[in-house]
Amino acid sequence: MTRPGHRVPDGYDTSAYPSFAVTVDIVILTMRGGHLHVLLVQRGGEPYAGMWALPGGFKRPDETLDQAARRELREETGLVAPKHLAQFGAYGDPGRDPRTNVVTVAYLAVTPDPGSLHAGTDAAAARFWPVVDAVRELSLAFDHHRILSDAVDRAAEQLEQTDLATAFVGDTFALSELQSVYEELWQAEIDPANFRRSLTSPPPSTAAPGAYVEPTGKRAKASPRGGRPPELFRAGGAWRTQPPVRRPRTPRDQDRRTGGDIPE
Amino acid sequence: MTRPGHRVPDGYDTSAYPSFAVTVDIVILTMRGGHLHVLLVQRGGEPYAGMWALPGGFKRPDETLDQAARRELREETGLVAPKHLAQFGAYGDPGRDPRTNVVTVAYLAVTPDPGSLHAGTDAAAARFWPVVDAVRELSLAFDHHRILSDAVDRAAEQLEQTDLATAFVGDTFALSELQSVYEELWQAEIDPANFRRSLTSPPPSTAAPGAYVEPTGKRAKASPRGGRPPELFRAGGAWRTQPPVRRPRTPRDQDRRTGGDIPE
DNA sequence: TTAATAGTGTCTTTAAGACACTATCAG
DNA sequence: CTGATAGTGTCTTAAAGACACTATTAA
Repeated sequence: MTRPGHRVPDGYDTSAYPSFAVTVDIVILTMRGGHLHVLLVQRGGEPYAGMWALPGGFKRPDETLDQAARRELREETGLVAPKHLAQFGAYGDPGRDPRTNVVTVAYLAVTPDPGSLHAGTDAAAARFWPVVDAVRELSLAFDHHRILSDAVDRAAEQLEQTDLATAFVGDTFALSELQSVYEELWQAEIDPANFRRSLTSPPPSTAAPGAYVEPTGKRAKASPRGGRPPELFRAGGAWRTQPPVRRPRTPRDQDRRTGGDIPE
Repeated sequence: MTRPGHRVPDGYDTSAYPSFAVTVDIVILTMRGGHLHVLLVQRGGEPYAGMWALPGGFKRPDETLDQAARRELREETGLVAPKHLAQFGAYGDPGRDPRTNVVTVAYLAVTPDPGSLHAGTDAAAARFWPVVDAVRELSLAFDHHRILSDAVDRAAEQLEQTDLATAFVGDTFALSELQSVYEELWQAEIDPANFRRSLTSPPPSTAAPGAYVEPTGKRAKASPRGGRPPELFRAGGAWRTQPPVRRPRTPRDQDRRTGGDIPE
C-alpha cells in the first residue's frame, strides 16, 4: 500500500493521491423474543434524511479502526461492552455517498438484549428492528442494506466456527436460549436432545481446556406458560479448539456465497 | 456511515471531516515446490526504500475496491486472472504510514504457480518468497508483516469452508497436489487414502450438484524420480454445499484466534 | 388433570482415522 | 530388481440424527 512514487501507473499523478473520508459503520445484533434484531438509527440531516441507517461515524486520524468503532458504538447507542466486536468488510463503491468519496469499514457487534438503550442516546432516533423486517421492508440509507445482509451472513458463518453464539446470551443462560440463536441465524431446527449432548459432552478427545458450557447449579424461573425451569450454564473454555455445533447443509443452501470468487 | 452533521460527537467539527488516502494491498499466494509462497515487491522510494512490501496502490474515486485490487494486481505483477481474489481486512492504525493518514484494504489473491511474472512488471523488483521466510526472516515495510500473517491465517481457515484449495492448482490436477495445499497451509499430515475418499466419494446425501472432483481420464507424467503417473481431476461443483476436508484440531491449536473478541 | 418446557437414554447412520495391501512408473 | 509415487479395500472409532421416554413447572 501507500507508496506514492513507486511504480506509478501510467498517466496517474503520484504527487496528489485522491482523498477520502473514512467511516466505521456498526451492525449491532441481538436476540429479542427469539428473533434476531438489529439496531438502526434514524437520520437527521441530508442525505437520506429521515431514513433508517446503521450507526457509525468518521474515523479520526489518531485512533485505530477498532477504537473508532468502539467510540461510535458508545456515542450513538450508549453500549460500552458488546460481547463481540469485529471488523467484517470495507465498502468503497463510487457514489455510495452522494456528497464525497467515502470508504466505510463495517463492524459486527453482538450483545445480549440490553433492554432499553443507555444514556447519551437519542432514544427516539434509535431502536432495534427485527432483521427480517429491516432486510425485507425497510429501505436503508446508503448501501446499508448490503452491509446488513453481509453482516448477518457473516454472523451465521461464525456461529459454526467461533464462540459467537455465546455473545448473544447473558453470562448465564439456558441451553434453549443458546439453541434459539443457532436456529434463528441458520433458519433450521435443531433437536434439543442432540444439541444438549453436543454442548455438554466433552469436546473431541484431543482438546484440553474445559467444556463448552459449565453448569452453575442454578435454575432460571419457569416460563409464564409453565414448564420445567431450566438449568443455567456458563460458557466454558472449549470453543476455540472446536465449536460444538455444525450447520445443517440443505440442498437449497447452494446460493450461500462464501467469499469472493472471481466472477469472470 | 458517512453523515457529517448527524448526531455529532461533542467538540468535534462536523463540517471538516478528516481526510485519508485509501490504498489496496494484495497478498498473492501460490504453491511452489510444495511450499507456500507470497509475491513481494521491493520498494523504490521512501519511506522504507529498498525493503520488501506487498504490491498495492491507491484506490481511485471512480473505481470500486475490488476494481482497484484487480488493477493494482495487473499493474504491479502482470497477473490478470487469479483464481481467487477477495477482501479480508482493513488496516488503519495511526502512523502506519509515516507520511500521511492511510487506510488500506487488504486482499487475498490465490493463483496456480505462474512461473515467471508477466509483462509490464519490473521483474527485478518482484519475486515470490517462501511464506515461512517472509514471515520469519524478512522485515517488511509498513504493517505488511501483520497483513501477511492475517492473510495466511485467513487462507488456512477458508480451506475448510470454501473451494479455496482448488485456486492453488491448475484446471486439472493430481490429488496429491491438492493434498499438499492442505498439508502446507494446515501444517499437518493427511492420510492420502482418506483424503482421496473424501474427495472422490459423493458429498453428503442431501447435496445435489456433482462431486468435489471429476476424473478427466488423463494422467500426468510420472515424477522424475519414478512412481505411478497420477490421474488428473477437474474441480467439481460440490464445494459450495459442504467442503470435503476438515481441519485436524490439535491440542496446541488453542492459540489460533478466530476473530475479534473483546479484549477487555 | 393438561399443556408446556426441560432433560435422559438408546439405537442407527455416517463420517473419519488407521493401516494393510496392490499398481505402475524410473532407473 | 529397488525405490518411489499412486490407488484400493477394510476394520474401527467417533460424531451426529432420530426418537421414545421421563421430569417439573403453571394454570
